[in-house]
Amino acid sequence: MSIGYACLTVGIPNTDLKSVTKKNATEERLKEVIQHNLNALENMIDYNSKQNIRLYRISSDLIPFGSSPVNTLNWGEIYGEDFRRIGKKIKNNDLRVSFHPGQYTVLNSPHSDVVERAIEDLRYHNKIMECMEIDFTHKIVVHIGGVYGNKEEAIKRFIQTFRKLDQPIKNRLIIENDDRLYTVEDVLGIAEACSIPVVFDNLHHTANHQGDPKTEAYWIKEVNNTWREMDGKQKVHYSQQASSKRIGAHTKTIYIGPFLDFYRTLPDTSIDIMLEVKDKNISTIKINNALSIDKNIARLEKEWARYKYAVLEKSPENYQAIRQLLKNKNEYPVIQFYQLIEEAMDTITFEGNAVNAAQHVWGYLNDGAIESEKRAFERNLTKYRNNEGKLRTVKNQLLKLAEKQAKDYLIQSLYFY
DNA sequence: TGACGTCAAGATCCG
DNA sequence: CGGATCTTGACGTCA
Repeated sequence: MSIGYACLTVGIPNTDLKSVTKKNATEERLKEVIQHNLNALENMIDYNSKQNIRLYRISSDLIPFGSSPVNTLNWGEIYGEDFRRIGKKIKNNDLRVSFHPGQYTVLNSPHSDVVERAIEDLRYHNKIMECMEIDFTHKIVVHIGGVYGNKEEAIKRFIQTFRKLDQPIKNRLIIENDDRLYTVEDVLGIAEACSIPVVFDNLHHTANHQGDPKTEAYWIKEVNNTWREMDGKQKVHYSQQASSKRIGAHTKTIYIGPFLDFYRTLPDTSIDIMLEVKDKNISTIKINNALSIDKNIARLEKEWARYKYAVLEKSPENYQAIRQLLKNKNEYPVIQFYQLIEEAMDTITFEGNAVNAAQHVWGYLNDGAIESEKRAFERNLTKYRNNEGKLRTVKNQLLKLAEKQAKDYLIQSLYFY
């Protein structure tokens, strides 16, 4: 089984993607941004390999206007070497990547121009994978599209359009249930007509199952039949409902308890699970640690180094509790560890705790700071205390100083994000 | 016409 | 002038 995340990393240097607006999309600017983004992608691939994160969704924004006439560059050739090098890393490290064009790529629209653009968009995504020379286990996930007042006709149009697609795209395309229009049952029917795999999304299913009483595990087993040898392992999307938010809104982090409850119901635990969550790689590492066969506490200590100041800011009590928890080096208390972190992060910030944590971090930077930086820190902190300034300002200054003083230990800290 | 989702660019404000 | 904060962009469908 592989656990993965989508598009962006949290807290990893040099992995940000740039974009260009239409009116500034000159060849020169596009070239700069594409080169920058490929570099960022390569850094993310390197990071994933190193962290043993084997599943990753590449952002559709990799090439700005990649499927639009606005971008006239022959980017496949210009950056051919970069693509092949990244592709090699993906293959050599046994990573599985995917794409997920958004809600604006609609194959079943009654408007032919919309469909044409959607097909161009699939060609764009497929072209990147071909440039990387990676096989058909690396997938492109789409939703079915709109209903337009007649679902039966809309489904027919999807199937007809699918039949016209280029063969390599047919080999990569997989389809997912959505949260409003197409249930997993609808998608299964379409998948059978097209002979392509289905991605089950648990939260979409919760939002859109029209009274269907069957369990998530049932549907995961059911859609497993759509995955053939050439498609690779079955893949599902997993996220959790944010309490007190709109149905379908997902949580900031994957809570370890509910995830393990879900995991235990799986008919086959060798499938790939894409986490759809705000904190991205953070949750992925959490789940990998929860499922790891290697139950060495060093894994948790490494995590603690990144979390500790963020926890200290929210809850000194949980900070102390985690320190106690990690004392016995023969244990692997992964669940309690993350639950204490989750509980702390869900606490509202108390000013005194935040000031304490900021001063704690400052303790590592004080000696290397010049007078004006010291004064700036005191000023920012006093302002925050008097409700005249934001905690964000204090943290941004601390991060800047950590970077200036090359305190890698601090730069990696989740305290800043 | 706004909401949906997403996140960086662009614009503007502040000291 | 730099940094912080806000608004816009880019896409299609639905209510």
